[in-house]
Amino acid sequence: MKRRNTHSTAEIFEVLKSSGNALSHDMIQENIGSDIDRATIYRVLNRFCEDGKVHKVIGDDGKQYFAICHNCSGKKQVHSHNHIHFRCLHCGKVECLERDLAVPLPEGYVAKVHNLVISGFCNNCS
Amino acid sequence: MKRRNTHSTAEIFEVLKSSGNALSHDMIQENIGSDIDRATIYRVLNRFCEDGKVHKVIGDDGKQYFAICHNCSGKKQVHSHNHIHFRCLHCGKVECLERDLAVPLPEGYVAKVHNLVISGFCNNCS
DNA sequence: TTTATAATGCGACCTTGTTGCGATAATATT
DNA sequence: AATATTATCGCAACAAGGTCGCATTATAAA
Repeated sequence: MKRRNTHSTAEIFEVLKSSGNALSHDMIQENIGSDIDRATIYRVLNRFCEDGKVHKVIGDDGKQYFAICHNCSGKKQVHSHNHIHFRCLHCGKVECLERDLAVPLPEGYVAKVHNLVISGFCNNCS
Repeated sequence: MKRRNTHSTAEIFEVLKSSGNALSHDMIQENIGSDIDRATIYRVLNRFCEDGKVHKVIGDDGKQYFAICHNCSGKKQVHSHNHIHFRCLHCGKVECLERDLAVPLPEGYVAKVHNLVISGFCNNCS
């Protein structure tokens, strides 16, 4: 399963990169010049996740957001991105707060995935 | 909009209470004796949330979980339950970890909703 | 007991995300 | 450069989770 460089792949990655935030599928589709199928976008994003180029968060709106975070690059297959995400209820922006959070769990508990989202109003919208 | 005591209301609250955990719609439907419509269950749960009897978390599976937590009772209209939730990837249990978490946000950011979920394996399943 | 109106059940609907499959195109091979 | 291989794409269909409109039922007050 060797990956191929395709038009879609490059363009989606570019959108994520230049945005700097976590984007949902529809945000990506808006910010993209060409017309890429919804299924393709999801497949590309999931491939990025598998390759550790991107990580995924589920917002409190139930949607998937994908981001290239600084911690991602270099660390392959780290599914546990234990930093907080902030989603603005006004402008919709979802960003990674670069602050790792050590959460102490009770005895016998093993953490695999961190999904930490705080919503509210960002500095531009408050 | 005065609330009424109905069969569904009582039964759903009882299920939540005796479970002690956060339950999704389908978990509630399973644990309930009588047959209550899906839409009704959601409506009851959302009413509970409005009344501050229950709080809602979105899991990293994208599903809504509802729980009566100890912090809830008494504090009406507290939408910001800033404690962590743990979802077991094996048994599916979702529980409130009774440990409030103070998350420092950057300047100008205002938190409204905390949706903090860690998944992994609980003490019974690890 | 009658009345006003919350709450219910049913069905239809929406959104988000996934999957199967034939067509297309990126890479490897000759 | 031409061909073969197969990853990726686009389309359509599907599935799950959740919401909404509306006629009906049932709670609680008069």
